Parts: sequence; C-alpha cells; structure tokens
Amino acid sequence: LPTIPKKGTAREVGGPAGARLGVDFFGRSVHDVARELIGCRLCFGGVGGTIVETEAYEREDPASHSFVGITERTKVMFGPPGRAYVYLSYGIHSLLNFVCEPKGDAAAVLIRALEPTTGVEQMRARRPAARSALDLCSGPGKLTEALGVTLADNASRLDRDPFLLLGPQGDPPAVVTSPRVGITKAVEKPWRFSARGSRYVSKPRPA
DNA sequence: CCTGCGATTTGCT
DNA sequence: GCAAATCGCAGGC
Repeated sequence: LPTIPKKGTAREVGGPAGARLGVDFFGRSVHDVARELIGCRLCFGGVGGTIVETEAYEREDPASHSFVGITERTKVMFGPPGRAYVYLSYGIHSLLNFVCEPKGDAAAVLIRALEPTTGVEQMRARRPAARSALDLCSGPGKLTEALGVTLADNASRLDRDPFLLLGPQGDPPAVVTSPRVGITKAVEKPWRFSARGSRYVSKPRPA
C-alpha cells in the first residue's frame, strides 16, 4: 500500500482537483473522510451532485451497525474501504454509506444530502414529491431515490461505474459539525458534517 | 412555520 | 417481538 499522509486532504489523497477518488482516499480516519467529502461530487448512473452533508459512524460506536460485530448485514463494513454499504431503513428507504478505514476497522460515512448538479430532470422524474431542487436530495433516503441507488448496489466499488466520485473542483467549502440525526445512542457526538450555509442540507438545519 | 403519524421490511434479541 | 442512521402528508397555528 502507498504511504498515507497523517493529515491527508481530499486534494492530497484524492489526487488533482476534480480527479476520481481512489481506494486510498477511503482507507483513512472515517472522520477525516466524512469532512473531506463535503464539496466532492457524487454521481451514480450519470446523475448526481455535490455532497453537502455526511455523517461518520465508527467501529466502537453504539449508533453504528458495526457495534454488534460481524453479521450478514454488517460484513461489508468490516471489509475493504472504498465500497458502498447500502441498507434498508424503516423498511422503505435505501441509505448509502461509504466504507472507510483499513479492512477490519468497520467504519462508514452516511451520505445525507447533495446539491443537485447533473441529470436534474431524471432525478425529478424519480422523485415527483420534490417541490424544487432544494428538496430533491436533501436527505439520505431522498438522494438514493433520486440517484437510483438500491440494495443491489451494496458492496459495490466506489471507484468504478456506475459510481463516480470526484474531488473538489476549487477550494473546498467551509464545513460545520453538529449532532447526528435520527439516532438514539451516542447522540452527543458532533459527527454530522455539512457545507456551511448550504440550503440543500436535510432537516434539522445545522446551527 | 410546526407537530404527529402511518408506511413497510429487516435484523437482531 | 420490536426498534429502526426516514419520508410525506395532514392538520394546527
């Protein structure tokens, strides 16, 4: 494996501006990755947008599925980084995570919101309930519906089609942290990351 | 603007 | 058996 900088950034680890993110980008601290994904581009099947909100879930984290150890559902989190972990939430919504940390460390970043940029018409067709671009991808269940990500994409590689992940185009946006949404354990951890001032984030709006 | 509730499936106790 | 990393709609202010 190549040397990984201790204080890597999306730019350093992910390569030149706007370059496709490789496995090395994900095989690091899940908190660093969650923060640096803000401002990166996520497309799936040719549609998507700029990531504006993420959450970090680590191995020894009561709020993380990995807390119970290796099961049929969580085995992807314990596998190699740079893969998708997709699971069914509330029996209805497929939520998309990126597996992080070296193999065996079981950590993942939940992708919670995008600012739509590419294939907006196709996304709107998939999400007739959306009233505008502001609520097209403003939540983890909304964005998978808009992008067409399903449980069939669990364990897929993130550095290949149909996934496309690109580093920030220019200067990465300022990032703010806040408590994670919709959990009942470890609620005090400030492991939700979002682009400061973005109107495309989910509710509740970060302070 | 806000609050409450039903949908619908799975995974783990 | 039940809680769950959510969403959209209805209703009230």
